[in-house]
Amino acid sequence: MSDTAKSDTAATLKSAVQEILKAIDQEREREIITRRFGLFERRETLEQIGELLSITRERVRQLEKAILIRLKIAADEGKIPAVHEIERLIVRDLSENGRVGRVQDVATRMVGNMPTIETKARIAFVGELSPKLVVINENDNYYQGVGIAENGDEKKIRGSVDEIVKTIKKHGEPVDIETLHGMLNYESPSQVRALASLSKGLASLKDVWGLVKWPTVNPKNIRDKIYVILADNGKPMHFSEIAKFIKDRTSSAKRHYSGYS
DNA sequence: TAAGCTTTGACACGCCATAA
DNA sequence: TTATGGCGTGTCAAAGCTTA
Repeated sequence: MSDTAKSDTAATLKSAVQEILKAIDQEREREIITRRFGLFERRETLEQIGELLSITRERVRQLEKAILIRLKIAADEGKIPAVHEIERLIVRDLSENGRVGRVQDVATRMVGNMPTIETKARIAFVGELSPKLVVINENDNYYQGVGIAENGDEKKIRGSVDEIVKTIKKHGEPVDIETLHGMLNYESPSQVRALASLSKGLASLKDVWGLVKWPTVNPKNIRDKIYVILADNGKPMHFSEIAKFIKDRTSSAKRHYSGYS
């Protein structure tokens, strides 16, 4: 997708969300949805919105639930064309990229690098309303994601992600996506990649996947990075050797620069 | 008086700081 | 690293209030 097209998509997304909000009659209810999802500014808690509207957080929750049910029904009946317009864009993207994905990744593909928080919120919002989509809510273990509903609900997707994590753990070392696909039962490597990308417990380097705590796929310090570079050049070195290498170079540098002080 | 609106109180869960 | 407690947040069931 060209930069111009991506910029158009961002604008389309914004105006579609404005159209959807027009389907809500009461100003108070629009305020709740806008603020809860963070559609035009940062997300707010039930408590914060309740304070603003002078009602309890529980009442905000009840209203939010009721509004979403009404919007979902209206969208399902085809009364909110804007939902379907964005739904088509998201479904097309997911169909080409493993049928599920992190909202961050979907947004990046749709509107370009560094999508705004609002853009991601708008994608998740449409995902909530669309009968063809399912939203995976973020928590400790999973990133916020969106998937094609016919492939399974949120619970099933979380189960698939868990299965991939378990498989990698059992394997005991980083594994490339093709091999990982061969160890599992999914239609394509891209689907395995898409599911794996939802896990906060996994990381990848050049499409080799492993646990986030494994430095070979998630190098955190200079020692890890040197290891990865050497391994990449066919010169694997033990961590203890790298530590000695860094120590020697540091002492040598200190001796060298002490002459200038 | 029934239906819809709103509050209340209790509970669960996750996050974070702190101590051991 | 693990256990603990406080806090913020979301959820539920039940009850009170308002309105037509």
